Amino acid sequence: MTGAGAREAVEDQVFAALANATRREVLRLLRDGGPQPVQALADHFDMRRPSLSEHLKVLRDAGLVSEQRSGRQRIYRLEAAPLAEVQDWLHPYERFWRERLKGLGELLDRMPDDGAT
Amino acid sequence: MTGAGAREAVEDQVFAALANATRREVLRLLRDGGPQPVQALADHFDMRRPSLSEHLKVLRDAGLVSEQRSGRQRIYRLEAAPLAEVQDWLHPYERFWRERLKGLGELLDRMPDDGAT
DNA sequence: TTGACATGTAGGGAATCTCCTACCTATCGT
DNA sequence: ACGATAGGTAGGAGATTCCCTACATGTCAA
Repeated sequence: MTGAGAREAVEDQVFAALANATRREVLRLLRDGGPQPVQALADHFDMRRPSLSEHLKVLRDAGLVSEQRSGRQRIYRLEAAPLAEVQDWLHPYERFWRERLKGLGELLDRMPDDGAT
Repeated sequence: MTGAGAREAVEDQVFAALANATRREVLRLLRDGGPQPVQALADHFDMRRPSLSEHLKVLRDAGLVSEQRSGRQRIYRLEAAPLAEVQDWLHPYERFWRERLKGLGELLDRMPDDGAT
């Protein structure tokens, strides 16, 4: 049953992983700086390394990064596929903010009531 | 201080709000069913109404829904603007999954040195 | 082999999340 | 005014998060 419930769980994991500034910053560092060992990432944070290790685990579990061992280092790499799924999730909402930005929805949606301007 | 830190906090709130299947379902219901009172939303969930009320508060605080009172009902409406910001956040990552899907990134990224082909 | 280095894991504490059962407030119909 | 309806708020239990300090594991260098 690789059905609907499974997808929800995956989305939970991805959104939850993104709901943290440190983890988003890790993704940005991997995006802008390319694959890096943990040490290099850790330099950017005011946090003990084991804590960062746990953030990396969250990102790994969400499929947002992968690790590749190289000697005693582990090179982390951005894996953007789950972000593509986030974009897919966003798609059906797109027309709502486009409407809003055109300034049409603002008026149309609020018509039904309100007489005291 | 409406600078960088503030934006991070807002993104935290939005992503955290989205990191829950119930809240994403509320957004979907408002998207597909239009503005609705709490009762109508509650019918879709196997959860006590006060709990749903709290989810609505989280969505309100994240700016993802707005409420408009109408008699003793409160009509909730989807507010998609924060989702537009999520899409903006995604943009810089887009090339990564596009590369990957084309099968190019796989090779390029793993090059020891930055081979500028 | 011994030691230093790079990283993960264990366990714990404070804060937060998510659900619950009361309970409070405001509005409608009679 | 009265009861019923729509919805939020308070307070609490149990799970989870996020940070920490130890400690374990694996690899390189001498």
